[in-house]
Amino acid sequence: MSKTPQNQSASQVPGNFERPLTTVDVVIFAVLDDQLHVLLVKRNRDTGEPFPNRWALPGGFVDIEVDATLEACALRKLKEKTGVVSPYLEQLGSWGGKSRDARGWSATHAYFALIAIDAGIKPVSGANAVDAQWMPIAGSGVREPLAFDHKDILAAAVERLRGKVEYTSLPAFLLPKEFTLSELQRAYEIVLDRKLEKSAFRTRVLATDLVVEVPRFREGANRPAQLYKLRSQVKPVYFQRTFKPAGE
Amino acid sequence: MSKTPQNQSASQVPGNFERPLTTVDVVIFAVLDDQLHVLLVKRNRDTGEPFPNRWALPGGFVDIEVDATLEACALRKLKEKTGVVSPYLEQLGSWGGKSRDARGWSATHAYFALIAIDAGIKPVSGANAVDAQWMPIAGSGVREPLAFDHKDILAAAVERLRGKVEYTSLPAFLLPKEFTLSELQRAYEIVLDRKLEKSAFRTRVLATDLVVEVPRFREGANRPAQLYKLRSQVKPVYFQRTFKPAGE
DNA sequence: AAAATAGTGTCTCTTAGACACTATTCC
DNA sequence: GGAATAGTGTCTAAGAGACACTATTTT
Repeated sequence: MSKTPQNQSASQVPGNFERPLTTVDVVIFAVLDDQLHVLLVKRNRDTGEPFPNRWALPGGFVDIEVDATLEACALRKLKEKTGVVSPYLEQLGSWGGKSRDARGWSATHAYFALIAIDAGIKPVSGANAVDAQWMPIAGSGVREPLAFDHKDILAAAVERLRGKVEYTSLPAFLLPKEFTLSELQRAYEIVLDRKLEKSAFRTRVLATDLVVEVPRFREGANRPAQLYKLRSQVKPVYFQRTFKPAGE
Repeated sequence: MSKTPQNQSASQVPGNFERPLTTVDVVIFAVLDDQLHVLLVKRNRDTGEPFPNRWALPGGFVDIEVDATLEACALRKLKEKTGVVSPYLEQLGSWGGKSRDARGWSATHAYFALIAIDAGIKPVSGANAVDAQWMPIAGSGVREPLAFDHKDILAAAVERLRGKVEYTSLPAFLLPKEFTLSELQRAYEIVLDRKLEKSAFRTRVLATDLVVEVPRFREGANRPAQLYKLRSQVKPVYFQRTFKPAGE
């Protein structure tokens, strides 16, 4: 209490070793079979590490030799697992405390990513399936028990995603570069887990300049559908919110 | 690249010392003189630490002997500086990298807090003024240069606050327990830095059940005003958003 | 009565949702 | 023509903003 905030923990100055463990975990979402999925990895068994054989979010210790920043670390882990290099990536939050990891006081920096499953994605079937797998989201998590506090982290990610979908263009990042408005609507419906009204959806999407037409159509056993792409591949669009300015 | 995520950094397993420095910083907002302010502290000079004599956000190293969780650490720092024990406290995000602190790879967990300036607040005037001070927010920061990447953190906090004000009850946490609707509107206007229309504001606030009447009035040189309190002192209210469900 | 702020009522305009309608392709 | 999905038009209801109005206190 009498220490000043500037140096209240002498235990952490360089040369002393009582620093928390620092990890990064990534919640990677994708749509498969018309369902929202999250990528999980299976932890090793019999290596003396906590939670052997349990499913966990992909992640691990920050490597201070390799990772220039936390975000770079998250991108590295994402790329290692999926091959994706430019996903939608957003910081989710951090979880830290003395009891979340038996090895000591630890803090994890959690990110969440949205990717589209297409030709470029590293498959996780076959030989890989034993240690990495896409799991369907049920409610605010998955059926399997998870290591550490990853259940909380996943629930926070699902909640964040669902919340933001209400007023942003996030589901577009779950689709390939070009998509139809029906496909976009379907992505919204999958994330929100409820149906949306077609007319209102299209009006709103087109009104916000979220997408631009490309001169191509999706062909099928019916009327071809106009293809669109995101106006910006990087930044999500925020729909108009409330409390408009008032006159003086 | 060939290491697995589960143990890709052997440098961090207990017994080895290459762990990032871990800090917590708190962006504490309050309204003074009808203006939004943030609490800053002045860093020591001539102690060999980085950024001597610079203004910085209150914070510092996690003390793994004292702090059970990151949030507990943030609450401790807030209490030390202001005396406030039950503020509105929200995690803002984390900033980490190899070059933000000359002492080594470091990661900070940033929180933001909203408090009401009233009788219980530790004064920072007089003798304290040299090392802690309320600074007015101008634009998305303060006029003074800040230590580390605290300018970025503060800007993110201001942006988060302004963004959330559009659709939540956050400004209520900048007021004392009991307040009038005019005072609440003023708090919104201060944070948003623009005027709001009285009738629409009142309709909306009352429609959301954000506040409940208390059987008292604010007396003045005019018609007394009904006093209200928050329905919940802890959780903010989220106003209705868009994309309502559609029929099947 | 004047000043000052609290609080309400009414009108308009925008937008979302409901829902039915038209359009264009394949078979 | 029928099936299937794309895409549009119209009506209604709710809510925000503009703005003027009434209400209640002190001086």
